[in-house]
Amino acid sequence: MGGMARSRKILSELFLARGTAAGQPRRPRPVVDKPEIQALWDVICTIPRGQVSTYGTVARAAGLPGRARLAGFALRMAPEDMNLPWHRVVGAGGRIVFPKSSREHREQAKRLRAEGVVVKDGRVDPAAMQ
DNA sequence: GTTGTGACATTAT
DNA sequence: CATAATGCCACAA
Repeated sequence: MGGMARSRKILSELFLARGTAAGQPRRPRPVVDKPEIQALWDVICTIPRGQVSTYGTVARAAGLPGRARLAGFALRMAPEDMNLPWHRVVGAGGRIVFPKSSREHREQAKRLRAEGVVVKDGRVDPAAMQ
């Protein structure tokens, strides 16, 4: 099973049961049902090991040009169990967006280095960014 | 309804 | 290099 199909399967297991039951009051649609979020997650799934992409690039690849913030939102909303390669998404110019001393920043740098990406001073080597 | 915030980007200064 | 202005828009309050 490919990454995309796997993510969809996991998502359906996690969220489909959460949908509005018949006769129940309307509630906001889970983000997983929103095609934009799905598209973003799918794109992120395809970023290969040892490579990074940016929020803006991910958004464009998902057919959502100019919506980098939504890529960040999609990552924030992604369930842990989905195991998205979140660390492969960085800000414009290869900058790790988390505050320098934050746990997330250290974790992202650690994960990237673990797959061979050079990270120096909160920036990934441009060579890793297509 | 409005406002503020945010895992952002781009362009201009 | 930095900072500001602008676009973007989902969400919470």
